[in-house]
Amino acid sequence: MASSIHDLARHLNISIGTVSRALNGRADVNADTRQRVLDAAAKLNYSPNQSGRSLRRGATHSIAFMLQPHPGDQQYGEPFFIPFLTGLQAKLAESGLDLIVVMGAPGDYQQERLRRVVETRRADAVVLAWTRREDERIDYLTRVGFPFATLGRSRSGGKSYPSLDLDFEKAGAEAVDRLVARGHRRIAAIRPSLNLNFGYLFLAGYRKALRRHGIEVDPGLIADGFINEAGGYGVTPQVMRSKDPPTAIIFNNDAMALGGCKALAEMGIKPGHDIAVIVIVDTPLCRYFSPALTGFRPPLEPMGRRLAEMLLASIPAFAGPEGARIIREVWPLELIARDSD
Amino acid sequence: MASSIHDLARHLNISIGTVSRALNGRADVNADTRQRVLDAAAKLNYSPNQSGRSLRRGATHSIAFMLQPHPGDQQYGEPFFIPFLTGLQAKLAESGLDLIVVMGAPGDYQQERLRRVVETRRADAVVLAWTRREDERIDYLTRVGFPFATLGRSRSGGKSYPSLDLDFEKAGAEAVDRLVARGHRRIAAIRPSLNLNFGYLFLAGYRKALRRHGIEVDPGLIADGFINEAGGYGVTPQVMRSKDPPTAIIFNNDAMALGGCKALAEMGIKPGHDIAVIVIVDTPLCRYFSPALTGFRPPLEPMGRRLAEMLLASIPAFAGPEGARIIREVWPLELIARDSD
DNA sequence: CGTTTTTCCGTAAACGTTTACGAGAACACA
DNA sequence: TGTGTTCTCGTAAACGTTTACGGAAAAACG
Repeated sequence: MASSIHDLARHLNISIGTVSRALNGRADVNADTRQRVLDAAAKLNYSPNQSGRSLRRGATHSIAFMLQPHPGDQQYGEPFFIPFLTGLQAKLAESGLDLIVVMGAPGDYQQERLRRVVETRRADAVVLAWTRREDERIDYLTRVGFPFATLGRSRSGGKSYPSLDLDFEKAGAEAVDRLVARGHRRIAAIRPSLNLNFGYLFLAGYRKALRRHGIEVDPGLIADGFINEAGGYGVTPQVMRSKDPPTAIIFNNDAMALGGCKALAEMGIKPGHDIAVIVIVDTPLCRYFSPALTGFRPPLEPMGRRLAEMLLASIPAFAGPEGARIIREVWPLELIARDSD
Repeated sequence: MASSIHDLARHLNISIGTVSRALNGRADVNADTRQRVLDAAAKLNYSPNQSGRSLRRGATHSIAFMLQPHPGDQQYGEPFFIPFLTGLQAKLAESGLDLIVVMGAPGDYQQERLRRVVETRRADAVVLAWTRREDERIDYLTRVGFPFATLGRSRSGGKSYPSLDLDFEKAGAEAVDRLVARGHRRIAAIRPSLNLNFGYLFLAGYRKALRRHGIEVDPGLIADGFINEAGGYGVTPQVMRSKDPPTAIIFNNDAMALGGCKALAEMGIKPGHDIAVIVIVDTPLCRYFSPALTGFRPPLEPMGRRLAEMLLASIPAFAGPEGARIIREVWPLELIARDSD
């Protein structure tokens, strides 16, 4: 059924060594025989057995991305990742690498699955997302010396790995600036629980900007919830029930904003009219919601491509002649003004 | 760095054969030595090299799911799949199988990536989604005899593979019934372009129900668009500009409904008030939208688990003593009545 | 005690690659 | 003609497993 290198060799009456060399484009093979091998490979529909190749090479030539459903009800998570993965996969494919996405079980935060990928040597490197402020996955990977890169920063692991992040701190501050310029003084911030780093960064920017404007930070206007619709829905009434309610809310996430707007609607409060709403991470949902939500758009597909480059550059085996180097980048978020603030 | 079976053997002063047999739980190994091997494995942090194992066994013990971004602008696609994959992965893990998700490039409809997975023997079977009415992927897989299962039906490939689908036809009819019972006669249907089978099935149910109620099917009330927000946004005005506009719209998809509602809002038409809206595939988006959209909820996580079972049952190597059998199921969709109709 | 059976383990081949090594042939050069 | 170089290819080992086979030791049985 599946043709191997032996089949080719037998078919052409040459040795398997020569076939392999021809296929791999090595110099010490006659141009004529190489062509015959290539032709035969096409004819017999040969393609190399990954297991055999990986075993011999000691490398799988594939990169794993850990996709993690979050705990909470109804996990419809992360449309966010699709364009990122598209970019990642496109760039990896250019270097002949495969991208595989590994699903974790909800809740265990990937530790078990990550160990499995690393220990069974299923991939040569891994890409992590949803970085936390202190991230045990990063600790683990640095400890065992497994190559990886992260979408998002963390305090764990020092500067030993490539990372690409968005400037949530600046976005948080910019959102506050914008709202203050429009006359708001009571501004709420709603972010995901779990100590996801982007929630932390966002809040840092929010706080800093408020102080800069001479506005006291009111803990009653800051709330955490699950990073989904239910979370936003559940937590928004909390801040609205403050004795001096906010006139504006910044949501960290589109799903939380959707849930929050639902809660507001049920309280008879109209976003964009009775209250200003800004979303930090914009998605098509924000654009097509009514009112269209002002937000900061992440260039996800380019980010995927870039992180692939950065990861490859950090691995000696894949880095070009200039040698391995660790690159860390923080990209700006661009505000898309719409109708909700 | 990575310890192999040879390391264990050397460490314990026994042969690698015995180590392997002990690890794999074979009968012909002394209980005492087995325990010693297990202890040593834990101590040396041994875990088997996947490539070596796959090469020898001729099986990878992993299942691939093809995740495909659709063509169109901004691909944020498919929160839909996360809970499905969660269920799939959970069930596969129970049998010691790994789930890997393979990303395709947008546009090529997976053919290239699929071939790659199959030919390099990266997985023992594959799970397909977004089945089309005539599906070249299914033709290909049946032709080469590679095991697979599909989420969704297709006319391709006969009954040679397990499939699990939702009863979109019945849902389409039920939506029409419900709207007619509420006095509607002009009912539009908006579904994805591409010949995705669920769009076809939905429309079949819609047509049948209309006829049953003695309502003529008006082609001007049926429209296709990209299966995302932009698609719904673009196509909804078309049906509304009909000389006898609809009083109700059934959307095939939540993202299309979101875009459609945006278009309606811009025309000054309020869903749930001026026009009835029903969504066939419900997601949290529908629940938290204002007005909350009536829709049919798919039990995604159980579907993932079930399809895993069905796939395993169809593969001789994995099927139990009762032998391989092909199971095909169509599950009902449950209507969740909300405020939009 | 002799024979048979059982228990346990070592040996070695095999899975499909890649690659270091060496050798034969052709060629160049003196 | 002798020596050295270049081209091209075959041989065989290696990657980490699993497993068929056989054999030694122990146990069972008469």
